[in-house]
Amino acid sequence: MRVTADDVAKAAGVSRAMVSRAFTPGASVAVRKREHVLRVAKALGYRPNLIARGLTGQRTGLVAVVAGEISRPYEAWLLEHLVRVLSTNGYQPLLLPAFRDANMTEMIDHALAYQVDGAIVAAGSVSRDIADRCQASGAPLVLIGRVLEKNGADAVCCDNIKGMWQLVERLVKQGRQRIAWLGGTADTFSDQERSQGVEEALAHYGLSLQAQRRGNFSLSSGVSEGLALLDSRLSLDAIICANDAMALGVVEAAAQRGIRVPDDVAITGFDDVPGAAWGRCPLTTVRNPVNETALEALRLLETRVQDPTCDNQVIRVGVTLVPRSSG
Amino acid sequence: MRVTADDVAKAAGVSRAMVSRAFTPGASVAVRKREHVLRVAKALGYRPNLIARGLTGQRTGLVAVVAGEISRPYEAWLLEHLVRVLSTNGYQPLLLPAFRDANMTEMIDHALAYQVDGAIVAAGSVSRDIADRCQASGAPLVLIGRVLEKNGADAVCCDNIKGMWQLVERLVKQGRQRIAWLGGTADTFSDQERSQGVEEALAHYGLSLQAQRRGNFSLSSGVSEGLALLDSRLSLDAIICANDAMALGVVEAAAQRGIRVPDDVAITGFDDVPGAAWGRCPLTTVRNPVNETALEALRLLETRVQDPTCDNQVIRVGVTLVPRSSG
DNA sequence: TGAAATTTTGCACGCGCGTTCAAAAATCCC
DNA sequence: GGGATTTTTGAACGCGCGTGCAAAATTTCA
Repeated sequence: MRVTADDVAKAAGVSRAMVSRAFTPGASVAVRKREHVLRVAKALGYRPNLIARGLTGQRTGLVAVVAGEISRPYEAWLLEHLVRVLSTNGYQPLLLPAFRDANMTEMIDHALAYQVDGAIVAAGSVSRDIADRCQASGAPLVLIGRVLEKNGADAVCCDNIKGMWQLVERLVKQGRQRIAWLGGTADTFSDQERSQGVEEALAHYGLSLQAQRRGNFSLSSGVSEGLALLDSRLSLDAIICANDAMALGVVEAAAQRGIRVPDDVAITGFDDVPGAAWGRCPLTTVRNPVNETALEALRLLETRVQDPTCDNQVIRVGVTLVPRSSG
Repeated sequence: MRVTADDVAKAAGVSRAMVSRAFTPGASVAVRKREHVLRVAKALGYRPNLIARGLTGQRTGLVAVVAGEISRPYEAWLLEHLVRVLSTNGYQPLLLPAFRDANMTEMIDHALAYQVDGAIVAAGSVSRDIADRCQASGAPLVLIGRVLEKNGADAVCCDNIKGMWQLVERLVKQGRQRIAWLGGTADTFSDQERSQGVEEALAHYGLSLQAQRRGNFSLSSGVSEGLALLDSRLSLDAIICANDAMALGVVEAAAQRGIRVPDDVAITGFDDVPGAAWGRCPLTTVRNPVNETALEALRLLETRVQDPTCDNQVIRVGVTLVPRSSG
């Protein structure tokens, strides 16, 4: 049924080793013979069995990708870039969904059992355990959007703090002073750094937050928390949100209350996901360079494959302010 | 470095075959001995190498998943369910992104070389070629959201036509008569069936489309095409869109023109993606049951693995009208 | 207690491939 | 043209695992 290198060898009248060599770029094979073998192989529909190849060799070409809730815009956007970068560089992404109630330990072990060349983890939580397991099994690990305490793993992460400084600077220069913060899920690195950035920047301008609330990075939580903020009697003139989805929710909340954006209140997001520019009020936000992030993640992975003992690196990719009409 | 079954055997004082049996559920092994082996294995951090296992056995546990543009809400939503279903059933999804300019032929061949147990294709286009390649290599194939002409592959697809009938029925009963159609990318199966459903249903009520335009399933195309429809002097009272994203775009367009929804014009979507219920105007739409779709896709795959020669099946999953405030 | 029936175990093989090593073929130089 | 050197080739091995088969160990029954 399945055509193996032996079949090709027989059909081409050479030894099996010959076939293997014909498919190995650097191997020393007579040009004529290689062509002949490749022709026969193609005619028979032969392709080297990557599973068998992975058994002997050091590489399988498989990379585990741990993604958060894919149906969220940012995760999907990042995943798209990650998968594309891996794919076009000859890797095959093994997708592990980090959904709620998922047994991540079991899942990562399962992936590791496939002898993945490495793992890229883009899910906010449960990273510590995963890091340990990867390290124990010797699989290179790269974290995205999160750096581990005491430098426990390679990571690439955007400059959350700088991004928030830029946002705050813009708002302050617009004369806004009564600013509120809408944070995301509490145990995430993004929430921590972004909120820290906001507070630092405000302090620098002699200001402080008028209110703080917390959503879960979803649009719907943006709506409900946004309503709560707007309904309070704080006469806010700006709401800084931890991500775009919540900012869009707050825009919606403002519309429901007849509050003008950005005249009455400015609303800002973070990430600049596709879709932040659309909708009723194009979002002023900070661009999170996911493509560069994906590229750097792969680079870190390959660096560590080459030298598993090198020091952990943390790459900070740059962000840019994207001023639009919401603030 | 890596701990193999031999290491465990040595440490446990048994033969390697013993170790293998201890990890094989159905095998006949003394209970005491199995426990002993498993204990030693755990202590050593041993897990069977799934690559090696896949080499001999008929199954690898790998399933290729071809997804369209992941950053679009519907694709992401479907992918999330697919991956979750596969994952929780012991399969490992190999994600192939069908981005523009991707060499799908090369990518699918590459995945096939990993001896995947099957492929699930959820990307609108380029399915014919993929189907041929899968069949040639004997890998079961399941299409989602598309059925091939002359029944060329197993497929699961929602009942587009019925969904559109329900939508049209609702609009007509509201007294709407000047109805326009905003279609999606031309060569997609969804666009064809949905547009067919609208026309059939309208004809049944003695009506016909007042206008037709075509976007590309994206929100931005919904905005631009929506503006075009609304700016025409057709005094439309309903716009039926081929998916939710475009419908949201049309809602936005209506807002820009100060046209009230649904009082002046009704706007409907399709899929009921998360997010269709949020935003300025919760969408009247048709629920596309992605979870059931994912489940059925896996079922078809497993059915075909068991009997590769059985007739191709096309599962039509049911849809339900979701009336909200947009129409 | 001894032989027969029944587990339980270990040996050996093969999955499809890359790769080492020595033999064979081709090339070279004088 | 013959011997030395280089290139090309093919047989054999191992990667880590599952499994068929026969030997060994255990249990059963009289």
